[in-house]
Amino acid sequence: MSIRSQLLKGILEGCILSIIHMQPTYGYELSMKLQKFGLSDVSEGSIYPILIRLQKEKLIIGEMIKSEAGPKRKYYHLTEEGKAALQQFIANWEAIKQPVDKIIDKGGEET
Amino acid sequence: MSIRSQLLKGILEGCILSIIHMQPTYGYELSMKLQKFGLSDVSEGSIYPILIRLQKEKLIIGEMIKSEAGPKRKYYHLTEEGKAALQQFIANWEAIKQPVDKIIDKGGEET
DNA sequence: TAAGCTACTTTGCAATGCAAGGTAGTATAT
DNA sequence: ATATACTACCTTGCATTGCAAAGTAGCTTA
Repeated sequence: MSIRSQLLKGILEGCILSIIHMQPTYGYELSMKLQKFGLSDVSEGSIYPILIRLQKEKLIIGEMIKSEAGPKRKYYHLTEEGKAALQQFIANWEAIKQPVDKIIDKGGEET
Repeated sequence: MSIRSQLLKGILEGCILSIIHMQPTYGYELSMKLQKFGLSDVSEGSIYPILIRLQKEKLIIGEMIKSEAGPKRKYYHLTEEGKAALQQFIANWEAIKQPVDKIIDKGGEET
């Protein structure tokens, strides 16, 4: 397990909600979008379980749609609950980011 | 378990390294410093296990020192390995923060 | 003597990312 | 036709980590 994995805990879920909020997205596409954004080592083994969980929690809804080229795709979109959860995630993220930045700014100087 | 807990995973360890890097610190003091920085709900049950782990990994060294008032305190300071680990953490943190900010900036707009 | 603070420690649980492996449809090349 | 590669989905089991809860013990003050 990579060091980064631990940092991603709790973050991935919010990122996935956010990407789906931009536009309905299917799992495989998600992994490529995350890569483009710079979260390069996120595998499908991380993504699909999260999608299933989010759907159980009724934050997203998935629909199988035929693809013109290739296997069928399960497009997900946010529910109203999902939108609320996304806003909550963003608030939590900001509430963590600021203290952490302050802490590493003071303690992380090179010696 | 609070929602924030998940976001803290992997982050707390780096923050603790960073605070100890500013100045040798003991466990109880750490919990108060984290509070002041804004990580308010971090309990001792989170901190001491991390300190023990960091010492096992030889990133920090603890020394019991008599207190003028109250029980003895175990002051921790960073090893060279610990300083390297801190720099590594900061790099990982930056590498996560930027993509996440980009993602929630685009997907997190209110509707 | 009691109460309250300081300070450290341990146990066991819950949540989550991920490696690894699997299934199957489609497209392209040989 | 057959093989290869890509698309796309799903599942199992593990390792890590934060934390609630509970405990131990010294010091200070009333």
